[in-house]
Amino acid sequence: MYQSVITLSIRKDIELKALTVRNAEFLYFRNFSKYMDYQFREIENKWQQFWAEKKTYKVDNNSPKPKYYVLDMFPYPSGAGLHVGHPLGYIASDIFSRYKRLKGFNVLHPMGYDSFGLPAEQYAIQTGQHPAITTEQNINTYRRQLDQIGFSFDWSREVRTSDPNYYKWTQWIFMQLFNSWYNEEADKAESIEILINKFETGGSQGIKAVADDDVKSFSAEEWKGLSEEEKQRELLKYRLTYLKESTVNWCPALGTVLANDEVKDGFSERGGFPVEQKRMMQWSMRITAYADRLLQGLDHIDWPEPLKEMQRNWIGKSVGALVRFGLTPTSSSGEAIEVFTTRVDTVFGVTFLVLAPEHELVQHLTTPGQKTEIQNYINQTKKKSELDRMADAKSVSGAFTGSYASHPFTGEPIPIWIADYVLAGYGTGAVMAVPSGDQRDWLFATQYNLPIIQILDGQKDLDKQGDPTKEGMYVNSGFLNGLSYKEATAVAIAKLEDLGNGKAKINYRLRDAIFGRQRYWGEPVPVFFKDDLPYLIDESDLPLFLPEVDKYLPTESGEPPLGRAEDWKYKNAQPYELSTMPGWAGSSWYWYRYMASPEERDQDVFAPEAAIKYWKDVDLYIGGSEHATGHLLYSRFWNKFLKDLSYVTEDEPFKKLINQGMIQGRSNFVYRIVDEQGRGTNTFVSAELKNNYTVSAIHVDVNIVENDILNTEKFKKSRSEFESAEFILENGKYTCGVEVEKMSKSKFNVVNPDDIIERYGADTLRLYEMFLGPLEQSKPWNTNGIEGVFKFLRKFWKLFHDDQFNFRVSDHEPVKAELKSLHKIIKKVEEDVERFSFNTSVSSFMICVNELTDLKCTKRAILQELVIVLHSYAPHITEELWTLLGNERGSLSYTQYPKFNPEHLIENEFAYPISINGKMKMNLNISLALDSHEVEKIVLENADIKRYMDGKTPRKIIFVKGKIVNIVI
RNA sequence: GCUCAGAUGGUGGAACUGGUAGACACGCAGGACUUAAAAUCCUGUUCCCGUUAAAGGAGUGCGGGUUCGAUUCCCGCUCUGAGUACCA
Repeated sequence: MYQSVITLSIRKDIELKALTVRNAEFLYFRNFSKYMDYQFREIENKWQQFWAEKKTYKVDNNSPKPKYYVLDMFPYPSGAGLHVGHPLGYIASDIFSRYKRLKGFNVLHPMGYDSFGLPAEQYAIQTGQHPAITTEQNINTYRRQLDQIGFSFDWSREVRTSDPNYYKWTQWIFMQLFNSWYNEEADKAESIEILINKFETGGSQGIKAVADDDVKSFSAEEWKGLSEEEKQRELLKYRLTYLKESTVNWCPALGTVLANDEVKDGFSERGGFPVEQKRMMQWSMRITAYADRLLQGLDHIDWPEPLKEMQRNWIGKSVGALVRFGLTPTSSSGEAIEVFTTRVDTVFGVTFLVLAPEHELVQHLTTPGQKTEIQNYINQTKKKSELDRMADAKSVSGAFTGSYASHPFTGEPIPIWIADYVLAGYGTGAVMAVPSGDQRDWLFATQYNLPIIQILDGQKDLDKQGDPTKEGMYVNSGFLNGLSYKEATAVAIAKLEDLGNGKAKINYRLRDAIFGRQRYWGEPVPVFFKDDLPYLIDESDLPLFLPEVDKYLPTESGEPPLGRAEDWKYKNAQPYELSTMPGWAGSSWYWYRYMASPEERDQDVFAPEAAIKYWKDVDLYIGGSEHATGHLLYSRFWNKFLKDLSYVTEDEPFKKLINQGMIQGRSNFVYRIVDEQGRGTNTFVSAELKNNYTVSAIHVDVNIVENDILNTEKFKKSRSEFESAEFILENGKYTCGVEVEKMSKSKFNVVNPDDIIERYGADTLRLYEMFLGPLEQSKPWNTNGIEGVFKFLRKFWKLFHDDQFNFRVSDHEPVKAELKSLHKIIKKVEEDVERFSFNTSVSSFMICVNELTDLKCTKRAILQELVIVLHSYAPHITEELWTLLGNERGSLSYTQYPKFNPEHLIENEFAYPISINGKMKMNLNISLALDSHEVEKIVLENADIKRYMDGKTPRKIIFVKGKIVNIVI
C-alpha cells in the first residue's frame, strides 16, 4: 500500500516525487534519468574552469604550424547584455577555429570590446555616472555570458578601444594620417615631408595630389617666401586627415556631427533623432583618395557579393566628363559653370542648366528682376526637411536666375535655373539638362516650357517622356551627327579638351569621412592649436588621456564636453582640440592589435613587425552586414594607408568574410476577449478559436510559452491583472499566436542565452544555434526544436555508457558498418565546415549517432574518433568523454582531425559519372570499388539492356542507385 | 524606382557540379513500458484517390522554355526580405 505521494519542487525545472511504500522508502525522481545521465552543468563548469586555468587557448606568435586568423566583429558592450542572436556568429567562428586547430593550424581567435560609444555617454548624461564605470560593468556581464558558451578565445589578447594603452595607437595612426598626403602619381600615401620637399624644389608645379579644390599654385621661391602659418594652411589642404569648413550632418539631439553611414533616412542611426545639414569647421579623413583602390580591391577578396555590391554603390564611381559653360556676356573673363555629366554625347541636347539652390554662384547669377523669385525658392527648399524631399521625389520645382551661359560648341545662350533635384554635394552641384535624354530634365522642361531637342534617332515618345537610350545615330548634334554612342562620347571629349572647355572625369559618390565628434566618450584628438591652426602633439606625449569633466554635456558657450576639462592645454599653453574621434576610429585597425601577444603589448609599436609578418591578415571574418558601408569600408581604408607607409604587409585586411544572418524575435500572443463596450474581459481564448470572438492580441512573455503552448499557471502569476484569468482551451491546451518581429524588451520576445544554458547547457545551445538554419540567413529564434538537439547529446553520451550510466567501451576491432558510419561523418563534417554549412553537419551527427546506437557500437576505435569530429561543435561533452576514454585531460585540443578513408565506404553507393564512346556523360550510382571500365562492361553486357537496345548503340544509360532508370537510344 | 537575396510538407530546413524531392529535427497520431504521468523506445506522417495489403495520380510561388530527366539552367510574372535613393 502506498501511504503517501509527495511532490516537491527543488528547482524550477526538476520536480522530485517521493513515494513512501509501506515501511520501506525510496525516492522517485521526476525526470530522474533526464538529469542523472548527461550532467551537462557539472561537465561544462569543469571544462570552462580547466581551459581558463590551463590557458588552453593562448596562442603563440612563434609556431612551425601554418597560421590561421579567425576574427569576430567585436561587440559594443551595451547595458542589455547578450541575447541569443549575438552569439550566432561567435559560435560559427568558434567551430571553425577549433576545427582549424584540429587540422594542424596555429589559430589566432581573439575577442575584445568596442567600448567607446554613445549609449554609455547618454547614460552618463542622465545619471552622472562616468561612462568608464558603466562600460566596465557591461563588459563584465558580456564576459560572463561569453564564457558560459565555451568559446576558445585567447583572452590574453583582449582589446578595449577605450583603454589608453589601446587608444594611444588609434591616436598614433591619426598622427600618421595627418603627416601624410596622397601622391596620385605613385598612387599611394606618402609622408608630408616629401611634399614639402617638392614644394621647396619645384613649387606646386607638376604635383598630382588628392587635395582640396582650392589649392594654390606657386613656385619654389614663392613657397619659401610664405610664412609658417601660410605654409601650414596650405599643407592642411593636402593632409589625409584635415580640418575644413564643410557641410555636415548635424544632430542637435545628440549634439554632434555624424558621418553619412551613421544617418539613415534623415535620422541618426543611434537613437533615431532628426539630422540637419550645417556648415561647420570639421575634421575629415580623405578616404576619397582611396576610392578607386577601395573599388578595385573588392575584386580580389572573398566576400559575399551583396556586400561588395553595397560598397560599390556607396563608392559610386561614374565615368563621365566635366563640361564648362562660359557665362554670357562675361564669358571672356573666364567665368564659367562646370557641370559633371556621364552623357557628354548628349551635349547638343542641352536646353538649360540647373544649379543646386546651395550653389555658390547662385547669388552672383541672379538678375535683379529674378531676386525675389530665387530667394523665395531657396527659402522654400530650406524649409523642406530631408524626408519631405524624398516624399515627393516624383515632382520637380525650380526658379530661373535670369542669367544665361553659352553652349561650349554652338555658343547658343542657355538659361540657368536652380532646382532642388540637383544636389549640392554631388559632382559640381550643377547639371546640364538634356530633356530628351533624362526623365527629370524632361519633367522640368515640360513644367517650365523649356525646349526639348531630339539628339538620337532612336529616341521614342519624346512628347510623353525623356528617353535615355544609347541606340541609334545622332541628329541635331553638329559634328556628332551620324555617329554612334561610343564614337560620339570620344569625339565630344576630345573636342572639349581642344577648346579647353572640359575634360574626361571620373566622379565618386563617396564623400570624405567626417571624423570629429562633439562628444566626451571617445578618443581625444592628439592636436593642439596655434594661431587657429592645428598641430600634432609630440609622439612621446601619447597617449593623450581623456580628461575628467564635471558634466558630460556641452559647455554654456556650446563647446563640446572636453571644453569643461580644466587646463585642457598642450604644455599648459596651447589649447587642445575639443572634439573626440568617432566610434569607427578604434575599430578600423583593432585586428592588428590582437597580433601583439600580451608580452609584446608594452613595446613601442601598435603591433610588432614580426607578428604582423607572421599573422599578415584575417583569414576569416564573421560579422553582420550592417557594417558594410561603415566599419568595413573604413577598415579597408586604414589598412591600405598603413600598407602605403609599409607598417603592414597586406593590401586588404579581411580575406574572407561571412555575414551571419540576424536572429529575429518570435513573439507570442494571447487573445483576450473584448466585450461590447470594447473593454477587455478576464477570458483568454486559444489562437485557433479566436476567430469566433472579438479579441485583442496581447504580447506574452515567450519565456512562459513552450512550443507555442502557454503555461497558464505561470501566466496567471506573471501579472496581477491576470491572476484570475480564465481560458478557453482547445484539446486541453492554450495555443498562442505567433509573429516574427525584432527582438526587443517591449515585445517580450527576448531570449537570454543564460536561460537556455541553465536548462540545456552550452553544448546544446551551440548545436542548436547552428541547427536552426543556414548561417547567413536571417531567421526567427524559436526553441521548438531544441529538445531534439538535447536528446541527441544525451544519446551521444549514452553510446559511452551502459544502462546504469557506467562508463563502458570495448577494445574490439570495429566492424565494417561501424567504420562506414564513422568515415561518413568525418568526410561530411570536413566538407560542411569548409563551406560553412554548419546546420547540415548537426543533422549528420544525429544520423551517425542513431546508426551507432542501432549497431550497439561500443568500440573505442570508433567512439574516440567521433569525439574529435564533434569537438568543434560541442567542446565540453567531448572533452569530458575524451578524458573518460583514458586520454590526458584537455589534450583533445591538440589532437589531429581524423583522416577520412574512402575504403570504408566501398559498400556505399555513390554517384559516379562515366562516359561511353567518349561523348555521353551519365551518372551511375554504383559502388566506388568499381572503376569506369568495369561499370561500362557491366552495362554493355547486361542482357536486359541488350534486349532493350534492340541492336542499337545507347546514347545514354541512366542509373539511379545501381538500377537502370532510363536508356536513351 | 534601382540593386541584391529568397519562395520546397503542419513547422525549421536537406538535396554539393541537372539524376529516387522532402534527409535530419520539431509537431502530430498510434503503440510498448507505467497504477498514472514524466523519461525512454518502436511505428506512421507531402497531398489526393483508394485499400486487408496494394495500385494510381499530382507535387519544390505562378506561366513558359531547354533536356531522356529540372528544386537546380534560361525567359517572363507574382510575392517576401534587405540595401539604396532626385548621383546628372
